[in-house]
Amino acid sequence: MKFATWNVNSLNVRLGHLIDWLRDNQPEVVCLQETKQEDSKFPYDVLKEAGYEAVHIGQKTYNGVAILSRHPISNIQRNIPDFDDAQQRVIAGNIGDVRVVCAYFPNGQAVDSDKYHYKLRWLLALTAWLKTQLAEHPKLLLLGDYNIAPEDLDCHDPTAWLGQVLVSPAERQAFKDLLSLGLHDSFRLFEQPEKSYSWWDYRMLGFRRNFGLRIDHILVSDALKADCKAAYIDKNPRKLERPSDHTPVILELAT
DNA sequence: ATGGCTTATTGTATAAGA
Repeated sequence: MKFATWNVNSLNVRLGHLIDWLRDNQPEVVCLQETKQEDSKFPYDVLKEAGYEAVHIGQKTYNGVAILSRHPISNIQRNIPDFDDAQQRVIAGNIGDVRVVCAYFPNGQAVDSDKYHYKLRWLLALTAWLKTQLAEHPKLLLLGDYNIAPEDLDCHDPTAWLGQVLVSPAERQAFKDLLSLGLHDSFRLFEQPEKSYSWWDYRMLGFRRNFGLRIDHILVSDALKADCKAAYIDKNPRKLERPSDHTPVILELAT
């Protein structure tokens, strides 16, 4: 089974790219972030024609997450329980015997800003909730735009980025705290090309110069680790006209 | 150089992203 995550930076603008990508890659499950639309605008019908059912939670202008699946989605959870949040960043559901959690982590703007502290609070709430989710659903995947580059090798220029948001020590510690729940960075279970990234700035020819960060991830629980067959980043959609600044990250499971 | 692009908004500039 092929699972993917992709921050589309407006599903309205990127629907064509998404439909083409689904046709060419035939994933079973795709998690989307930054749909940037209310549920009434979500293209359920177009996705149905492409062979996918979908669950979504969105809002105008910002945020918004969705799970697309070729198989039925059940036990759907929208947002983190007991965490009061106007921003629509989390959706989860069961697909087969796998719990799929799709998340758009806060950006954090700048270290020590209000948004940064919101990001750290949000990370604490997510981690606490996932601990209970893992107890309930040992086979769990956490897919999304984490807005955290976990290690220096996930950053094109660690010196220039030193201490900045997305790589700051507190954010990286929060990522490690997620791993401590019994999760694994599926991308690093396999040999990877050097300088592998999932996001490149639109400015300064970021993609052409490979000035990127690896901030989109798929974490797998202990119970699924042995089923991981392959993990990779598909840079092709980033080469299209009017691309998202993120590109899809994929995990293949044996089951 | 706190910029460079891109997106959405009851817009004609601003906010936010990363």
